[in-house]
Amino acid sequence: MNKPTNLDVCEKHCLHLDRVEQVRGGMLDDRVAEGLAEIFGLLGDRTRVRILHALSLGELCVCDISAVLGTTSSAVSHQLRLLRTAKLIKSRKEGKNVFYTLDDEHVRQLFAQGLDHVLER
Amino acid sequence: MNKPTNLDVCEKHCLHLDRVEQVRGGMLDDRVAEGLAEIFGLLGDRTRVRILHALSLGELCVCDISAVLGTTSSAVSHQLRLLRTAKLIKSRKEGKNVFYTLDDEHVRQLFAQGLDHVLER
DNA sequence: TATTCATATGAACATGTACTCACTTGTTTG
DNA sequence: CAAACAAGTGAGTACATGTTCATATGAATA
Repeated sequence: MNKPTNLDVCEKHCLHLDRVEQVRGGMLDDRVAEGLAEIFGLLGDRTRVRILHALSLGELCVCDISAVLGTTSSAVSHQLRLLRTAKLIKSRKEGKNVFYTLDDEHVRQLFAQGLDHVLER
Repeated sequence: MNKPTNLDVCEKHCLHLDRVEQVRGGMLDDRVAEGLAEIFGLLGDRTRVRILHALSLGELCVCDISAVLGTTSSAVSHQLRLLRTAKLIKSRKEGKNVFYTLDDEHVRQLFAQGLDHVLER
């Protein structure tokens, strides 16, 4: 039936219907696209980038991280929660302190690749 | 002199002063951290992820992209501008149409690595 | 030339988000 | 037990950002 999908745009005038069909077939699953955006979004913040990089240099407690970054431990704690929820970091409790480490080899690689991009331009 | 930097937090009670010093020495340059956050932030949006993935499958004009995504060409155009400014994509004009392609091998790799992460979890 | 169309863009609006502040929790230590 | 402290959290706020809408621009076509 070719029931019109939600394409009020360029439905009749679009140039490459064949190409569009082909690309549409190869498109990412919506959940995957969402997941990608999520992980990249988490890396897309200056504070979180610095936290992750600091942790890539070694295990640190919240207090240490905030000292390294020069921000409040509250702000750091909020960001750590996001990273922890996304399983990018993991925590270890020791007395009053909670120590964080990277929990994802992918992230380390993404980080390295991102650095490549930034440094080579 | 050890002039106190802007550390109102944990200045006295922080556990691992040695570790903090060490990590602080290895920290990223601020511009680099900013650049990293910028590139990742650009990838951290569902619409842009889908645009980039569509372009990874082949050259497309604005109209085609909006058809594939099912969004307005205006919204797409706005996002394309961001990606173009960041040199992640490049454009080629042909008559009334403007065709876009990926302009960065790094991005292709980042994308693949991000996919790994999302799919393997 | 007038019209149609693809693309771009600015303003307005709505939503998301990162920080601060106040407070709580749980642990150590005096 | 009480005080001190590290860490977590909810509310509020300021700012960033993605979309829509209206419009502009520039090219093809009637």
